[in-house]
Order: sequence, then structure tokens, then C-alpha cells
Amino acid sequence: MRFDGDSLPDMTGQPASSSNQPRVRFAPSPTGYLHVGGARTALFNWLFARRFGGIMILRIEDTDAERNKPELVTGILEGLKWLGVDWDEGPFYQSQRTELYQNSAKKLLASGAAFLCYCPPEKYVGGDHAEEGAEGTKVRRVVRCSCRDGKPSTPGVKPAIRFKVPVGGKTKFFDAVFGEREFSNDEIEDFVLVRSGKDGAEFGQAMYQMSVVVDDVDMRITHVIRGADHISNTPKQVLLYEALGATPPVFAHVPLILGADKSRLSKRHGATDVNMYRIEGFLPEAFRNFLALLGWAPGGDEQFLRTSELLEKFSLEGVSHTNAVFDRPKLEWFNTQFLQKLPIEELLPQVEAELKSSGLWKAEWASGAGHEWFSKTVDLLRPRVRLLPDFSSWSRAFFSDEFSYEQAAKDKFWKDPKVPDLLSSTADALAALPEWNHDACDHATRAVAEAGGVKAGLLINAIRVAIVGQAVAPPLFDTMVVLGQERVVRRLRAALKEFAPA
RNA sequence: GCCGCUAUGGUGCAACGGUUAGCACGUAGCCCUUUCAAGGCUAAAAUACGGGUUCGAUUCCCGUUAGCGGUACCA
Repeated sequence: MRFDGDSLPDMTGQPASSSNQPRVRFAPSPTGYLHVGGARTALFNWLFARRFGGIMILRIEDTDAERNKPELVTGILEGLKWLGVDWDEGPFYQSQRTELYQNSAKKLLASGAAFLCYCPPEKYVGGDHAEEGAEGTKVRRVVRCSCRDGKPSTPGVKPAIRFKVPVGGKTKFFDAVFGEREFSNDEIEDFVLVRSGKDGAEFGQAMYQMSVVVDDVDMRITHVIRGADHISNTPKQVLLYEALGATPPVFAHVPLILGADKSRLSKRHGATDVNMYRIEGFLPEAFRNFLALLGWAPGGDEQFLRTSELLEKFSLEGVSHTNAVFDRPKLEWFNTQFLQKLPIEELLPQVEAELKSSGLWKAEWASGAGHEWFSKTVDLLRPRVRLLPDFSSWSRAFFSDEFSYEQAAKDKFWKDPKVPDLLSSTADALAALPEWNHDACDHATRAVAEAGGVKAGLLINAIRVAIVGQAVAPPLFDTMVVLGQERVVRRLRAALKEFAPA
């Protein structure tokens, strides 16, 4: 599936030769929404695939019927789409590939690499945790039950299939970010490959370790880019690859994203669902830039990077080894940077979508002179906007005649008793202008101030409140030009009513 | 507990044996000014600790401490 993302670079890229073409996958589990850590993993996979002419695969890992919530898939897909992460194959659903995993497991059973385990799950649950040893010391225990030697512990119950981890020896693998790694096999428990069957079924669904490996082999994945929380699962998977007679891919574990207190990112740290950022009105490209720099750097000091630059520079070598803290203020900075620096034509469609959703959009702004006005207005507004919805709220008076006066603004800038008269004179002076442009408005306004014996600033601030209802807005005369003569004069006269004794 | 990963200002990253330890966010101040931003300038702020190796360690090795991850018939 491909879709047209927002301002994505040209991805026609070179169709790398099929032999050494990288194949990567993003494999979320629908047990929760798309959180920022998952989004970052998806982004890295995508950048890697697009950078090196590879194939991006989306796979939904829904092998846990208990915890799985199918309706969450929609949100995950939506989040990815907003992020601009697209894929070439999939989405594949593991819940529909059960047979494949069971067949592989049966082969492992036949070859002696796996065994039927009749033990109750409790026997293994927590088996790898510490338990009391002699003299109160804690000792480690890895369960090796008798089933693995062909002696069923509790015959008669439905067995699960477990992998028979070799006794002794080490399992090694290469990690593109952490280098060569090795784990002692004695540290690895005999993990479950396939759940025991229920309701007459011979076996249940495959477990994570089994399904990832079978799928990664089946989908010819060359690079497994995933969170570092999987690093200790990797030796199990390498053992499986070997037992299956397959070559392990290159692994690339990327550090995790933590909350401000350096603890695991959770709801109490604020929004962790990517879709929340979409709803809040961040620009996807800004979010992408921010996310890309969490755990990765191009090598130098640059950091404001368009997606096209990310695509030119991304590499696994630049991935950091240390966990990163999700720093929202910096995300906001990136957003304001993009808001200001994006070519205006790239920003316009996003503002248009925002105004449509708030009901302020007018069809006349879609083309011709209307579009020109729209473009000019957005350009004037954008240095002061922080999030897309600000175009509908903070900038409302620019797109609609229905706006209200902020009490604080009136209190601050309409204090002087001369204000009503000044505003009235200004309305007359502006109404009489034969030409409507920045300088004409400027001169006329300053003349009114001078004639009234007040400083220009006082009048300027008072006018601002009168024509946009707030204390903060773009420079006044630019605002006047954009609003137009008729509207400015009308608003100045309407403002006079605000002074009428109640 | 055990296994593993990591350790540069508050935060994100640079410096991959030799720099006055750099950039950015944030913070403080100044400038600009028509409100508020933006922008410009300046400032405070870091190599966790202890041992080695080396002519020389932020960088390599070991230990300590701390944080994180894993330790499920979760993924």
C-alpha cells in the first residue's frame, strides 16, 4: 500500500537489485495504541528501507487472543499514515498464519529441537526470577523440566510445544548498533513456541518467538530494526533460526524512549499515543524530525532536517546506544520551526484542512485571488502560531467576522478615556483613504494619533484590539492590509459599541 | 536476585586517543520593537565515581554506583 503523504520526498528511488535488496518490517501488536516509541521504530525502519531502496513490510502481531484488540489496528494504521510511514507489503496478520507456525513447530518437534511440555504454566511462570536459596541468598534457576527428556510430567493434559535450549554453549549474533553480542545458553529458559490447545484443538496459537522468526524467514527480512527491549529475546530467536536451518538477519536494536524522569514512558508523562499529536495539530514532518533525532544523529550539529534530508543521511551507524528522554518543549520548537520555514505552498493544505474541520473554510480561498489572499494571510500569521488549531482559534478574526473581544486585551489597551474618540477618528480617516496599503494605513493612523495628542503606540494597540479582538496579533498595518479597508472600518465602528455605557 | 544494555550541561545530540569539550532545546539577561512571537547577542550549565593502559584519555580496559531492559502458554 502506498498513499500520498504530506510533503514526502520523491520516492521513486532506484529499484535496487532484488538480490541484496533490504527487507525490513514494522510489527506492532494491537494490544495498545501506536506509542511514540513504536512510531520511532517504524520511522527508522521506513527511513532505512527508503534510503537503501528496500522493501517495507507491515505485520500485525496479534497472536495473543486474550489481550488483542482488533479495533486498535485502525488507530495504528492511522498513526503511521499521519507520520508518513508507508509500506510495500502487508499488513499481514499473524492470527491468520497459525498453520504456518504450527507446521514449523512440528518440524522442530520431529527434529528434536523442540519438545511437548505437559507442565502447568505456573511451573514456568516466574521460574526465571530469583528464589530463596540457602542462608537467605537469592539464587537463579532456569527451569528444565522432565518433559524435555521425553518424560511427560503430567501426562493426559494438552501439551504446549517448547524449544529445547541446548545445554551449555553460547549463542551469538551481530547487532548493527551494539556490535557482536553473545549470551550463555544456560541463561535461556525452554520457551514456549506454541500454546497448548483448547476446546479440542491439538495446539493453540504460536507465541511471539515462534511467529516472529517464522515470519521473518518467510518474508525474507534482512534487517530487524526494533526496540532494545528485544535484545534479550534475540538469542532465543537466533537459536530458532538455526534449528529451522535459516540464516539470522542483521539485528539493529534501537534505544528506548523514556519519560522526563527517565522512567519508562507512560500516560503520566503526558501523551504517548502518536494520534494525540496529530489531534493536537503538530505538523507530521516536524514530529518526524523530532522523533528521528531521538536516538539517532546524522553525525554533525545539524538538526533542522527536512524529511528528504533525513532520507539522505539516515544510517544504522548513527543510532545511539543510550535511551532518550521524550522532551516535549523541543518537539514544540521543531513544530514552530517548520511552521515558519516550510514553503508556504506546503503549509497551506494543512491550514486548509484545519479550517475545514473548524468550519471556517471558504471555498473562494481555494484558487485565484482568494488563494492569494489566503496564502498571504497564512504567511502573516504563521510566525506566531504554535499548533495548527491556532489558525482556527487564535487567528479566528482573520478568517471570520464572528469573533469576540478578549477582556484582558480591552483592560490593557482601552484604558485611556480618549480611545473611543480616537478609534472613531481613525475609522473616518481610514475610510477616506483612496488607496489601501501598509504605508497609507500607517500614515493615516499616526496622523490621528498626533492630532489626538497621544503616542502612536497607544492608538496602534487600541486599534489592534478593535479589529481582531485580542492583544496579540501580527503587526497592525499588515493586519489591516490583509483584512481589507471595508472590514477594518466596519470593525472600528463596531468596536465603539463596546464603550457604550451599559 | 540473576542476565543484559547504557552512562558528555536539566534535555536531545557532536567530539569515534591530542579541541579553550561543539551545536540545539530549555533557563537568565540584553538588543530589536506596535502587542506577542520570531530573530540577533551574551551568560550560567556536562565528560557519574574509582582504578588502570598510554607521552596523552570524554574516547580503550576493569570495578563501583545509578538508570533502563529482560527474566510469561505477553509482544
